[in-house]
Amino acid sequence: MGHKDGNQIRIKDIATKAGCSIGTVDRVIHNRGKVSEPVKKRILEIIRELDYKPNVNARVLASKRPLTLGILLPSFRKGEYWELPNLGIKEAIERYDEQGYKINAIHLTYNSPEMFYKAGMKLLANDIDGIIMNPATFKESVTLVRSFFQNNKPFILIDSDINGIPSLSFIGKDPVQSGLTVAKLSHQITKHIPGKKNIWIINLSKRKNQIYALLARESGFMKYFSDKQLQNDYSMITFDIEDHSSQKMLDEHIEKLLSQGIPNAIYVTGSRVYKIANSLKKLNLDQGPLLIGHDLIEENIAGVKDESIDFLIEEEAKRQGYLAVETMIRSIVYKEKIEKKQMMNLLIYTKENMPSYLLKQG
Amino acid sequence: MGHKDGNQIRIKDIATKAGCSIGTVDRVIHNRGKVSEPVKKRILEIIRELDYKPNVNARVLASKRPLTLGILLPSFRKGEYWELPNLGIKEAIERYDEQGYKINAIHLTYNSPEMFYKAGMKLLANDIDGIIMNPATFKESVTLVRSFFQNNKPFILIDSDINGIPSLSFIGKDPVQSGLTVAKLSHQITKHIPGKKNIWIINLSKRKNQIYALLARESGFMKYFSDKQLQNDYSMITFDIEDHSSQKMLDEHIEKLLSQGIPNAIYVTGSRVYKIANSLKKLNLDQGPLLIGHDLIEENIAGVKDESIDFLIEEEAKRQGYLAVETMIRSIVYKEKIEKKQMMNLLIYTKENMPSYLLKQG
DNA sequence: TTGTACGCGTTATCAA
DNA sequence: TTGATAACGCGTACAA
Repeated sequence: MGHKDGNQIRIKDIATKAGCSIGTVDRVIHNRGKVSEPVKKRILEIIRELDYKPNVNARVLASKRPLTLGILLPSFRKGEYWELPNLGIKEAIERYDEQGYKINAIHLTYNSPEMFYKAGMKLLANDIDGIIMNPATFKESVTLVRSFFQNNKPFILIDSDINGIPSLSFIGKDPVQSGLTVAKLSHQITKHIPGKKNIWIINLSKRKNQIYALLARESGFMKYFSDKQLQNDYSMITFDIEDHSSQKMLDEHIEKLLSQGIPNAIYVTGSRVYKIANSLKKLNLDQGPLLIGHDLIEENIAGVKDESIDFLIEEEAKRQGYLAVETMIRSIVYKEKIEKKQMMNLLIYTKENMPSYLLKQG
Repeated sequence: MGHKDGNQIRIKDIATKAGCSIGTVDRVIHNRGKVSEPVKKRILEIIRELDYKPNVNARVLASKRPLTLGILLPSFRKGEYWELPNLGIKEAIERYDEQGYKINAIHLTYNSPEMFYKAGMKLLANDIDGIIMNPATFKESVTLVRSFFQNNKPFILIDSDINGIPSLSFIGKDPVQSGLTVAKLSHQITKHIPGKKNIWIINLSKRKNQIYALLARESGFMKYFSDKQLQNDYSMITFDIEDHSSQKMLDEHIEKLLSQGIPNAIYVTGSRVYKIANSLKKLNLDQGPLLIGHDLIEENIAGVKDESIDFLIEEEAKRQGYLAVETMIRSIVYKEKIEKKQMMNLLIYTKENMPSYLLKQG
């Protein structure tokens, strides 16, 4: 007796057991105060004891208050990496919207640490339930996050983590593992080439040293070869190309590098392998060195399609965004306990296993 | 006016517009009859016109009728392939259960075409809303499905499709694409070996010719090499090993085959690469030929972990089961239109990109 | 500080 | 063949 069958514990059941009304129970669940300490304690105890799980359907149905999320991500143009997490966020919001959740999102973007910090503070000024963000730099992130914390705003870090920051959850990748995987492929594919093998690592980035993921991929890559003691069979050279804005200049740059000799494999650590593929095409070397890069952006997919890029690694960029929204809802609405780290899978794509809906786009 | 803001169209709005009560609207939505033709027509029209989308939360909250699913899959032991789709089904049911859906599942398994047919008919005898099944053989599937059709029971095919069968949806893989992908890896990794390369294709199956997926993978594999006109560089041999129940006998069998010469690569088309890996280990050949197989079953994962297996391909076996349940609910409860084919991604796993939660199990 | 009562959109029962 | 109405579990305004 007590509550009805189907062993659904309801607020009413808690109220009965606690000898109070559902109004009081509701107040402690949403801690809106106005409940005497002993009663509050007792109710919380009963909730734990009965393992009360709110009925999400009833909750969403009755609730009128919209959920407001702050989104703080790097700015991007169409076809660039950050379009993917954004797409995932959009899809999640649409999906939950269809489910009857009212979700507002305040999107802000940044392209410098200063903008990042300012935008973060601006989010705080709005009445926001939680924040989904990619941390720009260590220093700014730490100070910003301190404000979030003081204002009791939960935040999720996506794509890259900052150690020791008390986020609700980190949703992202392990770039060292990425590097290891690319190394495995590179090694397997080149190992039967006679003599000493040459591999290039190319970083196309204006500020490689500020982007942890690129460094970590590179070090994962190197780690593989040193762990396997392949130093005598392989020689690696790293090229940091800061200015890749003009394809023509890049072509010339690559051509000059190649005049010293053609490597057996090239690993591009950023998301812009397609630029290197283009340069190689112009030199009729697209069937030459093994070319491996990252991320399912449109131009890379096209490169895989025409086989100017051999392999692409991706860490479910879109799903990161989707999960971030879902995690926020799970935490705020469902009050679920959230895993501190949600690591994405590391997917290997080549022409043959590229999903057809991606190939057809091109 | 008319309906309230937030442009949520409610049954009430339809009723107002049609000049009838919500009871009548409800009857046409669930076509329980007892509505005069002209009224029904008018209501359906308004529903289309207003693009009415039922509020899922209210629906689940108010609904008392449980959803009963029939599950008809091959029998399996722990650690075998079919454990994975089953796991997905279980997870989906649990998850929807938490969401307040009441779901009953009647699980039946088969290990022969006759049992398959009988179990299918048995499902029909129960009061079932829909069926999730893997078709055993063409003949039995066709006759069984005819009964499903006549009794107006929707069914979903998972893992393998049967052409021309009017299923609600097919959820599964493209085995030809699998074969192509394995071929790509095999080719890339062996292409620099001097001279003519030897590749073995091993089918560990009692009835290979009845299992379309195995044949299709093999033909996809061959297709890659013939499309690229690599016949002069590669020679392939296929071995069908029907009896692999005893590892010891298999070891001897493999040893005998190897006495003729060691291949450069071995592709095992079923889900039991680990058995071949074990045989190779005993001959101290686990670092020998490239070994590629399918599916994330426990013993295969262990093989990848100790590098006796180089690559595993998998087609999201678990997700197939999950999606099947989800699709049933989308169709029956949400009345959504369902895609006729839902193709899984084709994932490539090697030691370096194996998710840590899988590696830790071993 | 506490309790009551209405509304959310749908299902389903019962009376007309 | 119809329409009115009580649930479903929760949020919340308002009365006590």
